[in-house]
This record gives sequence, C-alpha cells and structure tokens, in this order.
Amino acid sequence: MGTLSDTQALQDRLLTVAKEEFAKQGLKGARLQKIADEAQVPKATLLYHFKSKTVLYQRVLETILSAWDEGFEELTIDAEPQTFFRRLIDTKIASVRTDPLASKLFAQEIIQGAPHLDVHLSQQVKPWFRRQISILEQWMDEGKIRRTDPTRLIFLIWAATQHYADFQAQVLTLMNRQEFDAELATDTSTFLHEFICNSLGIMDPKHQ
Amino acid sequence: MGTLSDTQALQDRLLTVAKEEFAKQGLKGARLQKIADEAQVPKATLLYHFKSKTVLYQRVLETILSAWDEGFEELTIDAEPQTFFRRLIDTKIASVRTDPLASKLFAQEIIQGAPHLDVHLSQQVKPWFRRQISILEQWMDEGKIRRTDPTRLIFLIWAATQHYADFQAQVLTLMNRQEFDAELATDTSTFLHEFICNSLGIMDPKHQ
DNA sequence: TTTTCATTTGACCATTTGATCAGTTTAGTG
DNA sequence: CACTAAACTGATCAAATGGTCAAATGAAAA
Repeated sequence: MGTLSDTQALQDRLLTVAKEEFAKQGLKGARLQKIADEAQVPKATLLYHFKSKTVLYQRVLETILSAWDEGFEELTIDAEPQTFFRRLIDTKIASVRTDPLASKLFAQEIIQGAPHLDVHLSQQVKPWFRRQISILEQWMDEGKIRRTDPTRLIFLIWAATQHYADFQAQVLTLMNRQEFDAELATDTSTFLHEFICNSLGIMDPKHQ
Repeated sequence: MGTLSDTQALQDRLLTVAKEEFAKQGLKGARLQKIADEAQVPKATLLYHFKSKTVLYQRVLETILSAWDEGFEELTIDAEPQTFFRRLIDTKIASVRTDPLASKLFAQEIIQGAPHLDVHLSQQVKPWFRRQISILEQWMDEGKIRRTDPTRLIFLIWAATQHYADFQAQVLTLMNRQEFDAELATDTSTFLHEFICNSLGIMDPKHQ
C-alpha cells in the first residue's frame, strides 16, 4: 500500500468527515480531534494532510462549491421557461436532498459574512446569478413570462429550495416526517414549479 | 444610581451586545471577553449577571423569540387573503430589516439542529404554523385562493423573507446596494406580495 | 542492500477561554 | 451612622484545543 491513490482516498475521507463536523458545529465549534476520531486516524495525521484547521475548512468549502459549479453550470442555456424552471428546481432540490450538510455549511458561512468566500462569491456565484437574470429578462422582453424583478425571483427560488436543507429539522417536524425521502423531494419540486409557473403566467402542460 | 432598573438596563445592554456577537460568530465562536469589552464591563461582571455562556445564549434566544411572538401573534385572524399576506409579509420583512441579527442567530440555531430550542419549537412555533395552515385551508375550501399545499406555501413565505436577513451580504452585493434600506424593504415586500397573489389567483387591487 | 522520501504517530506545548472566588464597593434601610 | 445584601471586579485556575516535532515506518529507487 501507500500508493498515491491511497493518500488521495484518505484525504477525500477526511474532507467528507470534516464537512459533517463543520456543518453541524460551525467552523469554531468543530473539533479536529473529533474529525480525526471519526475518520479513525490520529489527529497528527489529519494535520499532516491539512496544515491547519482553516486550511481544512477552506478545502471543504472548495470541494462543495466546485461540485455545485459542475451541477449548475449547464442547465442555463436553451430550453423554454417551463423546462428551465423545472431543471433548476429539480437540480437544487436534488442537491439539497443528497447533501444537506453542504447547504448547511454554506449557509452558515454566508450568514457570518462569507469571510472565506469573497473571491469565489464574486468570481463564480455572482456571474452565475447575472446569467440567470439576463435569461429571465430576455423572456420577459419576449413576453414569455410575466414581467417582474428577475433578481428577486432568483432569490426566491434559491431561498425556497435552500430552506429544505437549512431548516430540515423544523420542516420534518411540521410535516410529520422522519426523513427527507425521494417522495418528499418530488412533491416539493412539483409544488415549487407549479407555484412559480402560476405566478409567471406559464401554463402547466397538465392543465393546457 | 444602583437601582433595580439600572441592573435591568445593564442586563438588557449585555443581551443586545451578546446577540450581536452570537449572531456573527455562532455560539462556540462567541467570546465572553469580547461581549464584556463591547459592553464596557469586566468579564466577571458579565458572568455575575449570567451564570454561564450557555445561560446567556439561551436568554438571548428567549428575548428574540418572545419579541417575535408578540409581533406575529395578532395578524392571524380576520382579513381577506389579500390583506393577510400583505400583513404577514410586511411584518416579516420589517423584522428582517430592523433586526437581521436576530434572524441570523435563529437560523444558525436551527441549522445546527435547534439543540437549545426544542421546547419553544414545539410549543410556540409549531402551533403558530398550524394556525396559519388552517386559515389557508379554509380559504381554499371557500375558493378564495387557488388550492395548493398550505404547509409548503408558509415555508415559501418564511424562506423568501428570511433569505434577506441570512444572505444579506450576498443579496446586497448582487443588487449593488450598500444597506438594506426602507426603499429596498418596501420593494421586496411588494414583489413578494404580488408574486404570491398572482400564483394564488388573487387580483391585485391596482390591476382590478 | 542501501538510500531516500513521503507518511504516520505519540508525546508535548502554548494559548485561549469559560468559569470561580475572595475581597471590595455601593445602595438602600432601620 | 451602622448594617445588610446586592453588585462589582481583579486575580487566578483548570480544561480544552490547535498546532509542533522528533522519531518510527514503509515503500520505491539506485
């Protein structure tokens, strides 16, 4: 053993475990000892692979963000409004369901003023938002969707989906559920899609 | 000096300063020394008024929640859907604008699983949600608003408003603003109200 | 076999930080 | 003024925790 891929695998495992701890306890609340224990590795080994707690945290953030970039990059172009919203919402809900910890960690980082994100925020997130907004504006010009504030519309979609990750404890309690299963995800996706299409004057194919 | 009201005033000041520190740094990240410094008081004095960091944190949470209870309690009954949504959204946006730190602190607590909130969550928040939901159901039965999932509708309103507090940094950046001023609040309120009324088939009086 | 270099790890350290406590000050009361 | 109890505070501590380091281990190269 001891090959390069072993090292890579170990670092991946450490990042996964660290993501969980950071999401649940916050940056300051997370304990390196606990992360090491969870990954069944001495603390010194953890610190060998990641120089410091901050570096580890930043690497976790980078991993999350690059996964998102990958998932959200393509779904922008082509397609009618109907399809666009369906894809956007489905993708977001899927990511919320598959990896709620990532959403939670990201939310906490933003809430605290995004001190470790400013570069990525202006380089990746902001351009992404701008692109979505310009697509919406074009559709409004073409009369395909009701005219409204595109920025706030994107915020609404983002917030409404994100909510199911960040407030998962509260959501499950109020819906009398145990877990965020596939059915719940589908229903939520459908609800949001209908709600938005209704508001924007897009006819649902089921009711055409 | 030294009257009872002085003590009360001091404790209020400590709670206010503590709320800011907790909101910005999280429970674990907050430092008693910093809170004491900010309030211009020795750390030992802070700990004289609040036995421990945890107690201080819980008292801050209680203060926030009782203020919310007060503000959201009445607006439930009477009124047509149109007015109800207007009031609900206005109240929520106002609280988000007036005291974003409270929203941020609450959000972080929920994200981390609400370990200090379970009682209040099931005793206060859950009943409040249920009441809103039953009102919406009644209106759907009466045909006053389009039939949809009332639970998810409340979630959507909650999330869409909360977003402007929690993600304030991101929101302001994307809207090219410096602060969440009164104008921004009004516009946001109007947008959300229109969006929701449109989706639920409620005519906006301006367009009737 | 010998050398080399990445990886691993137990022991240890410096610092931070929540909390305690004894002694002092202050305000109200008889 | 004397007395009491609440409020205040400087000094100090014990525990937790991020981080360091030197020595050990193991695998590939020469």
